[in-house]
Amino acid sequence: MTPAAPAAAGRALPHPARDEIRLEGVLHALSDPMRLRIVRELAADRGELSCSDFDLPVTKSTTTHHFRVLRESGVIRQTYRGTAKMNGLRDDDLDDLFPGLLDSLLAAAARQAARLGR
Amino acid sequence: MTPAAPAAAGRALPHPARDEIRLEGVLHALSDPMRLRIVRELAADRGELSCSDFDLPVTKSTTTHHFRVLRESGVIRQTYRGTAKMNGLRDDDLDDLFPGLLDSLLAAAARQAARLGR
DNA sequence: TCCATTGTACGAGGACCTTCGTAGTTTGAC
DNA sequence: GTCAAACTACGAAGGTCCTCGTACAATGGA
Repeated sequence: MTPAAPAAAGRALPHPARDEIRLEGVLHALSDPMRLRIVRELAADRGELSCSDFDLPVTKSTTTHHFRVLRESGVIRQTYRGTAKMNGLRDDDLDDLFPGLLDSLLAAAARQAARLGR
Repeated sequence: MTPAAPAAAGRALPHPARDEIRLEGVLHALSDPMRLRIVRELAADRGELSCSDFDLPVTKSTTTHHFRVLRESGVIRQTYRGTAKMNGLRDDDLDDLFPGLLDSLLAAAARQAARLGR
């Protein structure tokens, strides 16, 4: 009880509309090593992963923070499924706004990971 | 007189070697609107521009700061020519490290500039 | 109902970033 | 030698960012 406000199906999460996604915001989101790593795993696993599927060297609080930055910049989409929160790349929106950019970024990240020792 | 250290032809500026350029650093450098603008003009004018060729809405101090961030991240190359400091994209190094990335980024920036009112 | 799982909110610490003003350095021209 | 032009160095103010710890909320199952 005490739905307080929206309720409906589960909890709602604020996502920017496609038109509101800014290149600068996307670049800033991906300029952090932890977030770039998250996005790479998300692209590799090609589908939805829960936050706890990631084994990041930071606390849960920090993990939540990074996922929120990625969501608010328009890089990922988050939805609740039970107690879990599923994450997926917004590749459809990004490809529409900036064709080829996401692929170039992922390729660049993969190349750098291969060049350095993973 | 009193060359103190290197001297040689004019003043030397510290640039990262190609192998030292990091994707995260490049993305961070380009995530600032002022710097993205500088890089776009540099790519459009296809050649070397002096710092004073830009008409940025910030002071000279701030302009110097942004050019340094771009240089230290490996995005541009800076050389002195008389009292002027010439700036050029390091597209050769960037294309070698991350093939196609710079073009994708410039295309994305152009697309966003066209979508919004310039 | 009780509980374990999953993730959030809030605040704090410390680092970094953007911007500015002022004073100084280097260069080329007169 | 003197001077203007172009840029730098330094320090400061104000903001943002990343990280954490602790306490809390929502869900699904025993």
